[in-house]
Amino acid sequence: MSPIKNLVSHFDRYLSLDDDESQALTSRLSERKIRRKQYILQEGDICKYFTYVVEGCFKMYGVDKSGTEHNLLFAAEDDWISDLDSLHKERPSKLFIEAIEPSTILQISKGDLWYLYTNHPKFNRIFRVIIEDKYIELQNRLLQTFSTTAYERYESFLEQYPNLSNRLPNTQIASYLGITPEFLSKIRNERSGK
Amino acid sequence: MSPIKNLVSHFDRYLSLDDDESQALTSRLSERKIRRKQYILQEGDICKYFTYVVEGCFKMYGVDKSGTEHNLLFAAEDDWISDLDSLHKERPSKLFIEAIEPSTILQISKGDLWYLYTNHPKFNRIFRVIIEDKYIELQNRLLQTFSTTAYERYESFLEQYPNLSNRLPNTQIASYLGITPEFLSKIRNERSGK
DNA sequence: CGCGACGTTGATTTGCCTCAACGATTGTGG
DNA sequence: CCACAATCGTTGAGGCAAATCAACGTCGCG
Repeated sequence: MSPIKNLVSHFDRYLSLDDDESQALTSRLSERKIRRKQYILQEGDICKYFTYVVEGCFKMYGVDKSGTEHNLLFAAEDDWISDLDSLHKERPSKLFIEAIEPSTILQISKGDLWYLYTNHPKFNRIFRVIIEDKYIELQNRLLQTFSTTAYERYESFLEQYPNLSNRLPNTQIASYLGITPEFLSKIRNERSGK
Repeated sequence: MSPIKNLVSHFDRYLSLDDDESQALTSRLSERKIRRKQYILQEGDICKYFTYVVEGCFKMYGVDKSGTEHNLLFAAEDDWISDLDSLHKERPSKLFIEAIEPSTILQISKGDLWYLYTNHPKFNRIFRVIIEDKYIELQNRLLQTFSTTAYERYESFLEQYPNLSNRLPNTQIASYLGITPEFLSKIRNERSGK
C-alpha cells in the first residue's frame, strides 16, 4: 500500500475528504526515507515542513547551555511532528528533530499547507482538531510535571505509551520525563522490588 | 463601547469577518460579570464554554493530592480560557478556573461553537491559529521548565509578562513557575541584592 | 476592629543531580 | 563476520536546588 493512503485514511478519521480535496492534498506531499540518527530539523534552521510519520519514530528536543538534551516529544507511526514556532514565524528553530529508527515520512511545505488552508477550508478544521488534541496532551503533561514525582510520571508514561516505552532506550524516556538516566535507573530498580 | 466590539476586533486581527459571520458570532455570545474569587469552572464539572476575557484576569489550575494548587495559565484582557479536554470530550474537568480580579467575559457554548465551525468555516481557521499560538507558548514553557533554574524562569516571566507580574500576588506567580512561595521569596531577595 | 491572605526568614530535610566507574549490549566498518 | 567503539543500564558517594515546617509582621477588607 502506498504511504499516502495512510495519511488520507488518517484524515478520514476526522472528516472525510472528497476527491478534489484528496487530490489537492496528495499532489502536495513528498515522501522521504530517513535513516536512523538523521535530522529533519536542526537548531538554527528554519522549519519548512509539517511532517507526517508513516513508519518509524522521531524525537524533538532542545539542548540547554550545558549541552544536555531535553525531549519535548516523540512521534511514531500515524503522528505529526514539526516545530510550529519556527514554521509559522519563519525564524531559526531552537530545536532538533531526529529519527530514532529508520523511518518513512510525508512532508508538506508551509506554502502548500497555506494553499490548502485557503482553498480547501476543511483542512483548517482537521488541523484545528489535531492541534487541539496535542495542546490537551501537553497541558496534562505540564500539570503532571508540577504535581507528581518522577516515579509517578514514569509509571504513567508506561501506561499511556506502552508502544513507545518498549521501543525506546531508557535514556530517551528519562529525558522526556525531565530526569537523568541514572535517576530513572534507580526508579526502575525500586519499582522491580514491588 | 460594547464588550462584543472587543471580540470582533480581536478576530479581525486574524482574519476579517464579514457582516454575516460577525452577526452569527455576536448573536451566540453571552456576556457575564464575574466577581473576584468566583469560579467559572470547578473540578468535576463538565466545561461548557469557551471564554473570552474582556476585562479582568483569571487563573486555571489543578489541585494535587496534598491539596496544593498548580497554576497552568493566566488569562487577562483579550485572551481566551477554557479546559479544552473537558469541553471536547465532555468529561469531568480536573481543573478550576477562577477570577483573580472582578472581570467581564463573553462566553460561547460548545454547541454554538460547533455551529460556527460547521456553517462558517472561517472560524476554524481563526481558532486554529489561536490554538497553535497557545501550543507554541506551552511548549516553550515546558522546555524552560526542564532546562532552566527557578531563578531564570522567574526573570523570564517578568520579561515576558510584565503586565501580569505587576498585578498578581507572588504566591500565584510561584505556583505558575512550579515552585513554593517561600522559595520565590528567596529568589526575589537574592535578585534585589544585584 | 479582627481575620485571612500575603511576604519573608531560618532550620532542616529530601528528591534528584553530578561525577565516576563498571559490565553488558549494540552497531558498524574493515 | 568479527573486533572494536559507542551507547546503554546500573550502582555508589557526595552535593545542591528546592521543599517543608514553623514563626512572625504587614496589610487590605468585611
